[in-house]
Amino acid sequence: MNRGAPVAAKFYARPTEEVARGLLGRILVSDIGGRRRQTAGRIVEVEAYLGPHDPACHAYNRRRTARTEPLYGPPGTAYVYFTYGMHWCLNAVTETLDFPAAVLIRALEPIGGADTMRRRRGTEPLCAGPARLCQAMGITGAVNGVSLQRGRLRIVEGPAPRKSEIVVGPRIGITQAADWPLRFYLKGSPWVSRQG
DNA sequence: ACGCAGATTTTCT
DNA sequence: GAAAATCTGCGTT
Repeated sequence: MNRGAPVAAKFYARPTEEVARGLLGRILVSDIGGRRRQTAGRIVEVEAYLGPHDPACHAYNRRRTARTEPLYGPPGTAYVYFTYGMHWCLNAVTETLDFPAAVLIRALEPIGGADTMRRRRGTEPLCAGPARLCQAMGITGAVNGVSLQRGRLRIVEGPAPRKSEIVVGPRIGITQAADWPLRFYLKGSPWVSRQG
């Protein structure tokens, strides 16, 4: 495992649940705002959004609009959407070109640039929650649709957790398919958005 | 520790 | 016009 190297495009071109589990332990790096303001965090919590047949997915029933367009792009693309009038959330697009599925990044363990994160956030916690981590890392619609393999926003190799450390539960904050067990997080991590 | 309401705007009905 | 893959601050237990 080549630590610090970008996660290969091939990694994302797999079933979304596998990608979700596989992203745990890997590192999200942001150079948004300049390299001297680099921020980085280890992914500790994710959710899978399975595509056209997942009622909670933005592309349910193959809905294709300006907003959902990046979901139909190549695997390894960033899908950044705006919600509740003030929040950005980051996904990694999965599967194949034209299949609209993705993994929502929900929480990070900060491992670099915590000072920058604190300045952007203004309060704790820094990266426990999908909108919090976007604010901490400077992620907005400006990076919607970019590749996560290179450039200002990327996911690189990191220490993989053991399978026994991964907890599965229902996704948070949705009303459709609310009982589908598609949330994955690291057992006992103090950095997740919530336990249970 | 927990629960609730308000913020704020895009997106689709 | 309503809902939304959320967060915060303030209230009460």
